[in-house]
Amino acid sequence: MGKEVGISTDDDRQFTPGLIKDARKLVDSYPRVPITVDCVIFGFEENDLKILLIRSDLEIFKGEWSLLGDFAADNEDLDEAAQRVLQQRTGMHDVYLEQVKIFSKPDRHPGGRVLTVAYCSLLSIEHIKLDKIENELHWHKVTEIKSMAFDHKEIMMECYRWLQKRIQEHPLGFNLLPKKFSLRELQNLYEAILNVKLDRRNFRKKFFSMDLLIDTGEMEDDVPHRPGKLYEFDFAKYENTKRRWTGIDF
Amino acid sequence: MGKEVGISTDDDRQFTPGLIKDARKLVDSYPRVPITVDCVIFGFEENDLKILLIRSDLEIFKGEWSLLGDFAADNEDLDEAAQRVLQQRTGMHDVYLEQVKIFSKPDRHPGGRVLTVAYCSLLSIEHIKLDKIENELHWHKVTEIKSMAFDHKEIMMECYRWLQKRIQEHPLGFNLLPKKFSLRELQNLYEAILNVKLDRRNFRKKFFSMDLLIDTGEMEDDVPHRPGKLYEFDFAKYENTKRRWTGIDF
DNA sequence: GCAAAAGTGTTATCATTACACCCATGG
DNA sequence: CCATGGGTGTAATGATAACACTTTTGC
Repeated sequence: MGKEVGISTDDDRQFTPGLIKDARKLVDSYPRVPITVDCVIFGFEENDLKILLIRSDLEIFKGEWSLLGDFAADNEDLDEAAQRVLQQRTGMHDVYLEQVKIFSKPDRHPGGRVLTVAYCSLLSIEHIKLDKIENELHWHKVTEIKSMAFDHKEIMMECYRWLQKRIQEHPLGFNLLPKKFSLRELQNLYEAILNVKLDRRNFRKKFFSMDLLIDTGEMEDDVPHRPGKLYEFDFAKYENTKRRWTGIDF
Repeated sequence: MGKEVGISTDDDRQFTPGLIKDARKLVDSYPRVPITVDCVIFGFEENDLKILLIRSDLEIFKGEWSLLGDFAADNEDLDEAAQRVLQQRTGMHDVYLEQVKIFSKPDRHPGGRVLTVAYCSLLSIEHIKLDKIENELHWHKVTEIKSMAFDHKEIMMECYRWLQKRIQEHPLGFNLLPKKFSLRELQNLYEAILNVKLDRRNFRKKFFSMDLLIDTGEMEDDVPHRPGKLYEFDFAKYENTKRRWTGIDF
């Protein structure tokens, strides 16, 4: 390879056979498309996984629910666009947010070709005041959503599957819970998201053996049974100890 | 929720307060950006993970290597655009291809804002005739690539990490090998991609216990040592038996 | 016959599963 | 005192990791 590099670089310097000088002109010749971001915002409340939706404001989707989205502004990074949408709708910033997938079917939008990038966000419902009650913004149980505007049902399902997988590999769940939570709440969260029943003792053993839960010394309050301890997740310790995994499994 | 739906739908039907009738007009008001696809095409040859690159044809990146990309044509689904790029450059179609991530930093392209969607592709090098030797199209060892045009190094590394993770969870590796392969080749592949040494006996045990390798009855040929058996991967059986995994691990 | 890699089993350790009783609280 | 869920341990099973010698081929 070294040899090829040498030769061709020397040749090119003399003749620059077909090199393009004006990058801007090149880019100007590309077709352009509108691009939006859509946020799938998950929350957890009363043992149900929920998602934040508004009514679509398109006549053609009248009555249908829609993800929170907006087009990307000029020169706006898409991650920032997604953060902006979240901020505008929920007042939250610095929220857990991750890019999931771009959806590009040419006919996915009735107004013409629009690409959209799906972002997944997790937030603790109780911390949020939905001060903007525009378009009936509110939480819906994931399991009860029947149809949505555009291809938003498909986008939501893709993000839901993404969440199911991610939560088993990374400590995302804590973003959905209050800062202090009981082990029962944590288990309910996993059971709701994964749609399985888990053994309570094994679940506790698993989490305690990770040694990433900090006992706050506080207890649950206002529960009609023996109160449980409240824990915090030790994000700092997790960052320092996360391990490299090599195991073939399929 | 049922109640709210009923009320607001009724109201809307009467007044349609702010509903947008002309979706096309709405979309026309969105800003538009050029969008490209870039293919990170992995191959495996002589125990090295390789990637297919060309010379950048931009003056500003003279001498630098570039991923294979092209802008998305009007009304072209991005998955199809990526397939098209692959087809045009390698002559292959129906190749393993998966969307990885969209890159959207406003300054990632010197000619102005261009978004790009990274696609990861895996193919068996020996099956390919690179009939188009334009722009010095050829294979490079992943470990030896120092710098690239645009943000392509970052894109490549993102796809490499993606591959390292995916190959442990899904039988992607077989796309990088010839149809018939020895267990040693398979292990070399895993070792090259994951950058680890694996125990030969445990590796064999693991794969045999999956019971997804078909003994072809054939043997290696032209090797300067005892020849190994050749196997095929049983894709059909895999599709029928892949299992649902529930294990919390982070 | 020598070099090089193929092929092959056992043991120890660790993680996962299944499972049942007493305890603390609110009502 | 009753209902509800909190809190706890053990035994069986299955997966993973470590480790060495014999066999087959080309040269």
